[in-house]
Amino acid sequence: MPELPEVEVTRLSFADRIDGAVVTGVRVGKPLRWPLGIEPLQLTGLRVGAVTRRGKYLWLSMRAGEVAPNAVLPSDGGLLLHLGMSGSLAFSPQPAAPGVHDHFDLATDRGTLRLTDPRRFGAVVWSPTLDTGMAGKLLASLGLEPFDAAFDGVHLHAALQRRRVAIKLALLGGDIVVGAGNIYACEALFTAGIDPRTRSDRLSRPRCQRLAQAIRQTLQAALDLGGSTLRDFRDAHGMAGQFQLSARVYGRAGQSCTVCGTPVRRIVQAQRSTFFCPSCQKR
DNA sequence: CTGGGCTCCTGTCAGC
DNA sequence: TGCTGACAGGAGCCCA
Repeated sequence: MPELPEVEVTRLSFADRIDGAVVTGVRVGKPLRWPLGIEPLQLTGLRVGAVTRRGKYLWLSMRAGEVAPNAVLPSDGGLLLHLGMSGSLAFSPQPAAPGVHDHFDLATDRGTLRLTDPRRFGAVVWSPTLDTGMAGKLLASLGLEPFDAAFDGVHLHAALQRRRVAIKLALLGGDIVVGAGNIYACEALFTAGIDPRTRSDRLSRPRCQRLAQAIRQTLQAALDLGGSTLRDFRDAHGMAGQFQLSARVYGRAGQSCTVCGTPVRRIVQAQRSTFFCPSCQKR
């Protein structure tokens, strides 16, 4: 499910409401991708601060301090969350009884943040800071944020020159630019008119300029539509996204290209589906 | 160092 | 209706 737009839409849907809340309890379900990295009881009494995003990760900063000076607390830190393929977060004042796919509850005095994740590729991990511990390790190799001013055609071109994988895979890797997963990589390459099989080091500077622009444009359009809901994505209010309705190639194999009418093709790259228009997108 | 392939896990859907 | 295989929004890890 969740690429940058879904993660950001999720963040915006609960960040304000949880900011300042005090943790009253934690429930863990089945194991997620990595262990929590802290005794759940130790989170009780911490105060939740800002919720930020890096790539497809969310960071819930948490502070000890004035709230429960006598409790057994770790030093300040936070929870790094990842939604994996099938995860979603809900924040509700009166949560229902946990279902079979609800694997993490952070109960606070303002409501409960719940991770639902059938496939359990998601993660919730304690880390002292974003730069150290498990978070530091996981975020270390991430590329630029697509909306960072430093991410432009020049930067993209330089980075792609150092690689020789297919451009689609270079985008999915996340070490050049973060946030575009399978849907948005396909859509951005369509918008930029680039064949997803093109070797990354064969793209000219102007085409990289167009691609950088297309990535931002695609992600922004998805943000504006609340992300994509193919099956189970919901924001923390339970709202579905709408971008999938305006996808031009993703999931449209065999259907006519909206620009030229040529049937959209599906191929497999690195065991993942790629959709593209063989006429509009060139090597 | 780079690139390719495998893996984690569960649910859904198409085809027989 | 029931079974089987393909496929699904991610990304770390191992190997050549």
